[in-house]
Amino acid sequence: MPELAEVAFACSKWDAGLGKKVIGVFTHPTSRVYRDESRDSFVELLYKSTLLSSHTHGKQMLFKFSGNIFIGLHLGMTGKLILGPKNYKQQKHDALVIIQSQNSLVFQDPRQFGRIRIHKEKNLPSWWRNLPPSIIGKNFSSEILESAIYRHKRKPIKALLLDQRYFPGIGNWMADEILWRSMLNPAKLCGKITDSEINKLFNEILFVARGAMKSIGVKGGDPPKTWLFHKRWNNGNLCPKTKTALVRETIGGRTTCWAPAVQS
DNA sequence: ATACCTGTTTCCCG
DNA sequence: CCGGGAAACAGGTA
Repeated sequence: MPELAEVAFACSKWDAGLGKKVIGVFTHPTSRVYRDESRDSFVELLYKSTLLSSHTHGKQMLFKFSGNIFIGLHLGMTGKLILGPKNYKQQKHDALVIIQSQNSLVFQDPRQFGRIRIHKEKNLPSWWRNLPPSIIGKNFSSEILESAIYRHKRKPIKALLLDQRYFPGIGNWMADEILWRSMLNPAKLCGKITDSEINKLFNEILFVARGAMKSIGVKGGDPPKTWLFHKRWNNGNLCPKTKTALVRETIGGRTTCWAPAVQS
């Protein structure tokens, strides 16, 4: 599930725990989401602390607890945040369960591609401080897109859009949505992209990112019904705008859905 | 059974 | 050193 707006919506699921004290912590004994951390530090640091605020940046989440404690969380491919009851019953793939008097805050991740970190210090952790400009923030600019394109002339544009150093939050379906709206062939090498195409691409990045936040980010669920999103998951569908054939093939290492008749 | 998967990191090559 | 691509990570689902 988790790209920009889905991450924002997932993050909001723990909102019920804001201002509430932690009365119990469970950490999965083997899950790979703890590859950077000791499980014990989660129990030691979180117990009796209070969840103060939550934030997202692209696909990254930050939860701030009392006592200068920060949790960083990434959902990977199959991670989920769940709001459970106070007597929530542990599931097989629960990586972290934070129990509060009214609710349980659950991070579940069967494939364990997600990641969780913890940090106790006055200032924000460096893994949060050093994130690139958000694609829905003031500091994102066409210069960022342009310089990325100039730097990676031999890379397909689809692969570039997935690079979180430049476009934090864009994932596989958003990249396809953006390229479809930009009428660009996903396999086109960055070196072949013209200035006017860059301009169009920049505007469509903003359109898709903001449109996703307005729909999915707020309500959960799916983006507007006119989007490519709804046609991309299986073979044989038609382009929502032109009714030409959609194809699905691997480009930039990922399954890509596009309309060859209108994307060049 | 077999293939596929909304993500990232690591390793290898040029 | 850098850029680019494939493999690996692991389990659920069709």
